[in-house]
Amino acid sequence: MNRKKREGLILDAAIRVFARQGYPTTSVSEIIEEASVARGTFYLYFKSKKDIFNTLIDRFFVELAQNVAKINALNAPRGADLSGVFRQLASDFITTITKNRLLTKIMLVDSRGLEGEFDAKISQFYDQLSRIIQHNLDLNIKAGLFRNCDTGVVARCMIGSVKEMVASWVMQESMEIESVIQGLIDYLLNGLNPIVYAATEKAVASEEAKSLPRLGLNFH
Amino acid sequence: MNRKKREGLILDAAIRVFARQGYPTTSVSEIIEEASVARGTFYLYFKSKKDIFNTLIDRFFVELAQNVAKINALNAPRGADLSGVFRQLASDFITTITKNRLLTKIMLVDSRGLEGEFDAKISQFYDQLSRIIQHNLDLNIKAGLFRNCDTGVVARCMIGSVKEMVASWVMQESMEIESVIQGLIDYLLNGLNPIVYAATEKAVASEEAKSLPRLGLNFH
Amino acid sequence: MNRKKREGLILDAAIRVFARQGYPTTSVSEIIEEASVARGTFYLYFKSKKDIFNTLIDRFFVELAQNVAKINALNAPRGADLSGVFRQLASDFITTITKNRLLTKIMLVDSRGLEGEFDAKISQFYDQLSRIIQHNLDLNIKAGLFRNCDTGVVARCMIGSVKEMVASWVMQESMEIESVIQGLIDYLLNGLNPIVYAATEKAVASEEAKSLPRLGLNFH
Amino acid sequence: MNRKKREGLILDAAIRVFARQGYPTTSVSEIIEEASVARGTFYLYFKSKKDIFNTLIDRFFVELAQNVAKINALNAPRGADLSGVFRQLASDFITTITKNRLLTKIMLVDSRGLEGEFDAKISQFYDQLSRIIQHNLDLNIKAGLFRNCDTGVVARCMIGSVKEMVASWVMQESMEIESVIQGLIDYLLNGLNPIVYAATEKAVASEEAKSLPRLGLNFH
DNA sequence: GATGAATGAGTGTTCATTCAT
DNA sequence: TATGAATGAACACTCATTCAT
Repeated sequence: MNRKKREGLILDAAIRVFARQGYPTTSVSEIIEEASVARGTFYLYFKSKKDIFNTLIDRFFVELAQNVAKINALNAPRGADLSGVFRQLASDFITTITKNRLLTKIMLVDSRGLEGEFDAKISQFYDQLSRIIQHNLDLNIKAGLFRNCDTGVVARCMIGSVKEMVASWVMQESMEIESVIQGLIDYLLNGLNPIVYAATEKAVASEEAKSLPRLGLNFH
Repeated sequence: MNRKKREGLILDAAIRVFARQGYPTTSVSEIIEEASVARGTFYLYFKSKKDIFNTLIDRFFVELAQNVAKINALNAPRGADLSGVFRQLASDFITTITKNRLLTKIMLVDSRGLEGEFDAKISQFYDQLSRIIQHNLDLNIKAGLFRNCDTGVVARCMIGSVKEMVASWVMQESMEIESVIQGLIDYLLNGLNPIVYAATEKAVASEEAKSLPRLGLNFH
Repeated sequence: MNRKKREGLILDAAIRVFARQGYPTTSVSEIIEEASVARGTFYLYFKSKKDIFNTLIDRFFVELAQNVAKINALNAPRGADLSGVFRQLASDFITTITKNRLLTKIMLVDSRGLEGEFDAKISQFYDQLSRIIQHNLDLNIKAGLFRNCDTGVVARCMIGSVKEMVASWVMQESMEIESVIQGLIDYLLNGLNPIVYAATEKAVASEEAKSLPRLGLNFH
Repeated sequence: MNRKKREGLILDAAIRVFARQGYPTTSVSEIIEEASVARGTFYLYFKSKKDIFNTLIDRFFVELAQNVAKINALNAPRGADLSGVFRQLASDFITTITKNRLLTKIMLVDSRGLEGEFDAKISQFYDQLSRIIQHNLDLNIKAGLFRNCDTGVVARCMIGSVKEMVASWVMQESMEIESVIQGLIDYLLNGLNPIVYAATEKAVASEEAKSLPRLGLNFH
């Protein structure tokens, strides 16, 4: 078995154990047992328990970073119909976290209150994500696609909402994720207040609502 | 120094250390050093490390429970102008978490991935909170105050949004909390989509927006 | 409440707890709770946990010493019929340990393996007892009442036998102690081998056996 | 150094310390210091302080069990001359406890008043031993080899006598054990009372006594 | 490269004893 | 005298990490 393969084997075992028990209550013993490697072997590939957890975080962020990059890409085509792009975005995002369900759980559940080292890394990620979203919101507001709002706050709220929903999903396997995402996006866009449309627009809007594609977004 | 006072002293010290480092990485040694009491003294007041953390959680929940109770009370006066009540609600909530800034941080940051015991307690709290909010949303939708939406999802989103904002606030002391709350409420109610009002209503609405009181809500 | 009375109260409480749990696993907390006195009060009367246990041992030995003294007194009337004296001796002994059942249990059960301090005291007591018994055996052998034997060994055996029986009795309340003592004394005197009497003596002996008084001894 | 060897090294160290101080007052620190191994090493071989003590007890019982098994085997050849068997029995027993002098001390000295777990094990052993001896006595009485007696009591007395002698021996190294055993067996069989033999038998008996082999028994 | 026995600093907790009130 | 809050040394046990094989 070559080096890379064995490292992946240990990493996967670590993911399983961390997801099961959380970082602080997971011991190196449990990881090496799950991975069926010797104690010393573990330290051949990772220089500490912290190290393997950091590697995990990095892996997850590399995956997510691609989704984030796509959000960023939204800046470009202003005035255009963004609905397809958004739909793809959500779809990619779900694919990413579905593929990394256990990692996702670890990130959301163990993401804080660990040693400061991890905290910083994770905070940094969310800050970056927040800034990207905020920038996007600003652009879209300027373009008249979104109404004016405190984009700093809204970006954080969106992250919070998504986190909470993903956390629910990740804890209870049975959740019907697609419909939830749909509800979530509807809410993010429209809020709670009843929308008062001008007579003609109203009909169009309700029509549009019905044809709203799975995982898609309803943009005017 | 009397019994109650010293217990409070140790509790406060524990809050500081837990807020700084999180539950799992905090040792009893650090708490007693922060509190300047002897090892034995700690165990005179709390029967274990778990116990003092549970005491912390309970304290926080007792405070929060009052705010939650008020949310519940909103059911009663349907059709009435709720804006004053909401304003008070937010104000009380801010007062509570401001008074308990470190505790709040602990709850948000250490809330998951601890020993199952705590997890259960905290999950239970959020579930209860979620159900109350959802029930409220349902009532208000029936009353025509809110538009129809997936209230299960929206309740979780609201909690997620609030959590995220509070987390931001709690991590960086400098945040201007009241304006943030204002932005948050505006977003929760109105979402991102630009609202298209009928000609006459539009003027009224923008007028209203200007006079929107601090921490108040904009109800039609 | 006067000094002596309170001391007795604490001592009695200690006896109960020690008998229940043994010396090493009994904490001062348990004693003061049983005695319903404050922590400080305990140390007003006894300077340590060791001290109260030593006091207990001493008390027990003072009581037993009287029985031992009586054994010693047996030296005097040589040639005389000792059966009445022996009977009284056994009776007194039983009375003593019955009155001090809990203390007896402590002495037999906790008697060894404690801190060396106690060990020495208890060993000393048994050594003394052993020497007294041995001396008596020697005298009685010289007087022709007992057959010749290794009195050092026999003295120890007698102590061992009595200990074992008392231990049985003290652990299980239900034992029929008097018949047991009878069996014990019969064995101590006659051993296992079938006794081959001269024809005439045989009849006498079996006659005697039948009339053997409760707790009494069968001496020729 | 291989695994088994080091385990034995720690066990031996533990035996020395337990024999010196008794179980409750012996700390793991003392054992590891005596064994010159690190704290963690101890727990590599034994999962707790209780565990190593239990291992000790079990080891001792396995050795003793063989002796006990031989007692049991005595049932078979009834009516036969048992003296050789008994002699071997005593010899084996002495060999066993001589080889395990410190263990023997621990068993006799720490045998009661420990945590219930050990108590149960040890009580069970003595109960079993007692039952075996009693059963043997009953058989031998039926066979006319022993005189009639309260075998329940006598079995316990024999155990008590042996315990006491072994305790004496184990505490003071200088004891001449073989002659002691001889005296003990003589006493167990013949008691204190002078045996009155018929004229002819008397001579035979005294003759036999002279030729009594070391550790042997005098059977008719 | 792979192993797993060995390590020891660290943990949470107990409890005999002291001492200010 | 009587109290009980305070103490801190000691305990049994864990576990991330090292290193000789």
